Amino acid sequence: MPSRAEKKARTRNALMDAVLSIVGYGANFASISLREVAKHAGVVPTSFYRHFGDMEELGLAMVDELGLNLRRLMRGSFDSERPLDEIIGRSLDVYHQYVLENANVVQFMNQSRTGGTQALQDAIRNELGFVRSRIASDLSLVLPDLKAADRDVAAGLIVSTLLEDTTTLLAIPPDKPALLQEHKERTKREIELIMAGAQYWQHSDTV
Amino acid sequence: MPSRAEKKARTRNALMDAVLSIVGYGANFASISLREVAKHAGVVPTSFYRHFGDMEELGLAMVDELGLNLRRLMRGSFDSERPLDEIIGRSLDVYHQYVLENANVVQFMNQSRTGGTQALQDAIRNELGFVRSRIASDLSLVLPDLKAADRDVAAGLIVSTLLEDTTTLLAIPPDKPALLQEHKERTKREIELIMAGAQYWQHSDTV
DNA sequence: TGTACATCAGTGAACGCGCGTTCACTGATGTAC
DNA sequence: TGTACATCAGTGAACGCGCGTTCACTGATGTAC
Repeated sequence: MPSRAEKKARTRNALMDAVLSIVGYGANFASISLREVAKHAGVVPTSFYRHFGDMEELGLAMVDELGLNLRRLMRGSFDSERPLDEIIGRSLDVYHQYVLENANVVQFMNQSRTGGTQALQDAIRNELGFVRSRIASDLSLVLPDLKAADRDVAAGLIVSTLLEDTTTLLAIPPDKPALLQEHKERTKREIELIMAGAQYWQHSDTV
Repeated sequence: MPSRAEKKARTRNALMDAVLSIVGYGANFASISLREVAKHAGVVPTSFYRHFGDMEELGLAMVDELGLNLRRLMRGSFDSERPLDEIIGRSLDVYHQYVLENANVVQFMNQSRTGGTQALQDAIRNELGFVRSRIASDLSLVLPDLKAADRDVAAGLIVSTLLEDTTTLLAIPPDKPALLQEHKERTKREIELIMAGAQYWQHSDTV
């Protein structure tokens, strides 16, 4: 039989999963009630307080989990010997797969990034800052002669583009694979345009 | 004395302004109540129904107004004879001024774009699609040899970048002009990178 | 190993409150003659 | 121009409901001896 600590952790996870499934039904985290979450988690509303002081604390815990996800996602490095085109394609495939498999948590992040409380927005901004700097450092492998500040600008653009495209991606009905394919190609073209600009800068700087 | 229709229009505007000021206090449109809006507008809750069937209808009306704003903003054309650098700088100045002067409506759009009901998200997406195609057609003046599909990709990137930067811009405390200046320069650099990529494509296509 | 006590995740009743929506109404504005 | 009637934006009372939060509690798990 599970220990008390294990059971507590399970309820905690059930509360977070409840938020995700409610978000999956189209709700906005900002307007989900504590009672609704407790009910979905199969627990009485008062139990909620054994885990979180309020909904915002739950949201922040979810951002922490998301951060772990993102770090895991970016742990593997790509083979910088391959052609750039292939590196982009593979990286986007990994990202798209992650988004589709974790649609609800991505949706939560995307909502709260602009519509959460200040603390929630700051926490998400912080995680995305990590992603950006990780991408910037990856860029040094493929564009070694680009100035660090310019790499950072390019990395910021890549993150912005992925975030915007994620919104579009989540809006595509699952039964329209053609739209999905079209969307993926468009995203790839966008990243290629950014990389083309960065390469152009690299050359004009080194000349 | 004002006519009945004028008075009605005034109340309608008061309701929309009420939403904007509540959003200005940091609230999310998705969690603002009908009663709260009526109270802020100085009207009894039942009066609300003389103007809108529910909060979503109010939100859609606000998106319509926003659309008019955006069209007005883009009405003036730029002088395509000036250097590209200057065109970008001027356009960004106009945009930044608009965002700062209409912070609340921009905040509303930014929240609802990812966190509103489906109808609200669709309406906003539609307005932004208009902006993108307008930018794409403007791009044909400065990059006449770029393929139409590529112009569209570049325009999409510009819109994404502006939207992301708007989120950041709205998060800058008004008493930190140095951060604001830094942000503006970063945005300019981002747009320049996109344009550099587009120019690069244009050349390699025409070669 | 067995017993006595402590911990604490989850329970269930209760509270006051703001919510969206209904209804019949009032009285100023608008219209017909 | 004056009168009689219609329209309709805004009112105020009322409703049932779900909300966040409090409180004293229960009983399984954990700990000390």
